[in-house]
Amino acid sequence: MDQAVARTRSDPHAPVVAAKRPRGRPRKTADERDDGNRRVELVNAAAKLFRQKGFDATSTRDIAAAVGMHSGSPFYHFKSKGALLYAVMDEGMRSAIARQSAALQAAAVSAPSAFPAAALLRVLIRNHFDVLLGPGSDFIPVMLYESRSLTARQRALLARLQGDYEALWAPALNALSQDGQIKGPVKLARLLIFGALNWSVQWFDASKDASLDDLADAAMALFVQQPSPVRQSQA
Amino acid sequence: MDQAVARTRSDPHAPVVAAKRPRGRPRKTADERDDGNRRVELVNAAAKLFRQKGFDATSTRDIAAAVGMHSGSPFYHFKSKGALLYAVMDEGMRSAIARQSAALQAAAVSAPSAFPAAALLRVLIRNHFDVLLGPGSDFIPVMLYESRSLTARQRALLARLQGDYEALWAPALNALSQDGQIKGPVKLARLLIFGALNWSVQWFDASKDASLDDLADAAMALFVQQPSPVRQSQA
DNA sequence: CCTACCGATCGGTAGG
DNA sequence: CCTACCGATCGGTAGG
Repeated sequence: MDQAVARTRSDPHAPVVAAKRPRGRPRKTADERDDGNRRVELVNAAAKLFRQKGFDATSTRDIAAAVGMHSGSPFYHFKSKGALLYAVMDEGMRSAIARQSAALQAAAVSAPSAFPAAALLRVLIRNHFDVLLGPGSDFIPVMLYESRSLTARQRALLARLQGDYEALWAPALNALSQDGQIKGPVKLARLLIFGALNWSVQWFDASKDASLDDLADAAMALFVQQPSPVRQSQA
Repeated sequence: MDQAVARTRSDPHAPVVAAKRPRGRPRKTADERDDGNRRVELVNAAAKLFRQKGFDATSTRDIAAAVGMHSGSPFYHFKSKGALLYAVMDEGMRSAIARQSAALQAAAVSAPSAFPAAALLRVLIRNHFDVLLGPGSDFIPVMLYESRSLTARQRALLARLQGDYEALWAPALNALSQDGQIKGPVKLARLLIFGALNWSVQWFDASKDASLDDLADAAMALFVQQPSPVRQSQA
């Protein structure tokens, strides 16, 4: 495949062995090959398998096979199985943050006044379900359910991204809390709400009746109380 | 497998009966064989370790060491590591059901009229947090987060217990839904609420400020709307 | 329940 | 990225 194309590329550091193109390729060289693609393929395959079977139950051989490599080859791209796990989670978090940021920005730009806090929260929740349950959504579930296998440093790095993600929710949640539309301590409310959403990974069945929009509606109805018109004018 | 069940009840199919304590039963005087105790110790140790490190990352040697046995000995009591996992979950579910049933019964008997649906739900939620986060609460978290490692049959057996557990919640949830105190489709509301509660396993820190009562209060505030006095009299 | 042990698998590496 | 391989570990078993 494109592997063959890559092989034809001349490498300045290549040994002068001449001969033909045997199995022994030149060692890792200047990084200008299609390295990135194979790497991405590995991360995608790992995400899928980690989600399906769990980190511990997935062997590096499984991952290699999923992308058509042999057993030792993933270690050419990642120095350890744990590095692969981290890559999955890091990719998942960055993607989720980018997605939510874009959605919020679009809402704020298009019609700021038409987006009160409840509408913003609905956007966040709807996108969150998409990130969790939509097509190609293996990264965040892995992140949520396999973090036990991370090192302390990896966990700390990801905690920062998680903080960034949560920060996107703060304005909407705080506003709704102050309006009395979300009851109880905001901090606990946030944790409970995230739990309710994240748990959907365990039970949601795309082939069933409920759509992601239905889920978002149900969540909004459950967590956010309609503003009482009386009190609203009073404030 | 169902061997675990068979042991706890008297089951005509119990395969273990025929193979009575066979081989070199040594040292201790014949009275010392508190078979049941060692079994229970194993299940407890397994629950703790499965929760801490996960099922796959826990070796049967870890479990044996935790109760002072040697590596092969757990297999005298359980025919496989998977049977041990099932025993943990089965024990956890039966205990949780018994606990909730007793609490509900006590409430209904002591002062039925003082326990409207909201008060019942509060009891259920409070006990649920206790089962999840209280002292000795390793069984249900294992059940919630390690069910991927079960066989299909084990999963089916546990699903029945889970159904029994959920059934305890139905009266309260349905009543509140009909009263308009819980919004949205009941079925989705139930799943979201369970998720919110179950997720607490991931973040709750007993050494922190919030108590289990605080959690229960926060959950009630978030999910259950106060009945509007106006509408109440109208109905 | 211990002793002794086995086959399978796994993460990872050397070297081309 | 493949070939060939290794040390460690694991679930499980035979037999007393």
